[in-house]
Amino acid sequence: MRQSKLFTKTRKEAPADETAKNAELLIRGGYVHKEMAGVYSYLPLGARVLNKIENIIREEMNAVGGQEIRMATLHPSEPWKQTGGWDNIDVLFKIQSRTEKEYALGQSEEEIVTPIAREYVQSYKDLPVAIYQIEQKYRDELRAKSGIMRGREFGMKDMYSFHTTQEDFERFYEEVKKAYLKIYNRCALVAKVTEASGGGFSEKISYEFMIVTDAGEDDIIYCDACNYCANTEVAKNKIGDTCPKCGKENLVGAKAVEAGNVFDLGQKYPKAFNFTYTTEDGGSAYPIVGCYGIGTTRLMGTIVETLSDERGIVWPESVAPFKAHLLLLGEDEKIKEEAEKLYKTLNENGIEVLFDDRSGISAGEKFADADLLGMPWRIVISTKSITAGGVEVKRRAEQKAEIVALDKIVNFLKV
RNA sequence: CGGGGCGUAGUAUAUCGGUAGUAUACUUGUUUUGGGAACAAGAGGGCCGAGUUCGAUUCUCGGCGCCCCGACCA
Repeated sequence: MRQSKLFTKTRKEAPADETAKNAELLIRGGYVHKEMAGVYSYLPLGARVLNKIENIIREEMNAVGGQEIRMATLHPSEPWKQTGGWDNIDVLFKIQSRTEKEYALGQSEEEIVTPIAREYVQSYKDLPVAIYQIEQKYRDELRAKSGIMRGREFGMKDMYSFHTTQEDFERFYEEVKKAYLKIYNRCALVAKVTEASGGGFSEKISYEFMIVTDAGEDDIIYCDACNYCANTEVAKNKIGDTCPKCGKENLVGAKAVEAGNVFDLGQKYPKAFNFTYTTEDGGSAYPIVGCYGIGTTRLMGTIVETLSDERGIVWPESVAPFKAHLLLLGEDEKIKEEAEKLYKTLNENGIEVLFDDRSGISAGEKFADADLLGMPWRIVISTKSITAGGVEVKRRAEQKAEIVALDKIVNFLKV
């Protein structure tokens, strides 16, 4: 992508109406555009990041056997009335058509997925099965806050699994927990698995995946020595206590963001929708249901919050809009030709590169943009670099740069 | 939803009961090019409604919107 053709531009000033770091940097970089409180549009660079995050999640969900679907987000009111959600879920957006017919906007989709599953799951032979989608969700939050971290419209992957036995559910539950940890790891984040309450959702305990950051709105308590971690909502111990799991060290507290959760829903929804299957001995039974969510946009915000520095965003390679940012400095025609050739070579070798080919822009501004936009690798081509023997290559996260010969750069970046 | 703050150009800000200024971004031209360049010219602005006033962007009331704290959070 040529920066001269890029739809968006960076800006020097942070917006006055945002204080969250993720919103400031993403807006300054032209990654997102704010529509209203808690609602953001994702622009070319932002959409690329989101697509990459979604693809990581997609790969891991497929790996545990999830099948991707796309459910409607505009919902009939009937299933919501059937489960009581229409009156009991206060974040449910309810809308009325001009003929006064009532609808709901999807905020989680048990009410939609259960009737669909009922249609296709008739026998124990059809189980277990897991289906998921990655779509926008809508929640009528009283107060949207923290930029893209807590909005009224946001991206979320939601998976639902159906099982014949509690044991089989628990087996799958564990697999998904592992897949989730892989997803965070691939996004350069470290998540702690915490016990939390199921909210109104489930009477059983649920697990949340917490990422420690001051931008988070949850308080957790965890052990430095083992993997014990709990939400203070349900924690039975306090900061400074001994760890109930390993008995060592002192428990510490931290702010964290909930980057995912898994719930044991039991048979609540199958019962509400009279969803039974035929068992091996010819009887009938309700399946056991699990649900598993990860906020994709929140994950993007968390990456910005945890990895950025004072100059801008620092994307991990796995989700960066481009792997490299190629900066052409100066107006020398020979250098320009070399830069064009290099841009072509990088593209031909499958290296995603944003090419700052803008003329009349000072070197300082290009450097500042590169720092703000945060591609993992910065490649500078200029009279100075060519004289030194090639291009100057620097990681966004590091200070030191090195000169790499033009014919070595592809291999250099590939490893 | 309770409390607090704030709405002026694309963005960020200033001043003022009487012509709304600056920076940046934008357009044109010349120069410039390794850490947010220089000069010149150009274009662009008071959230909405009511009230007070000779006159309101400014004061008052109402609405709408945005941010923060709290509460809430499938």
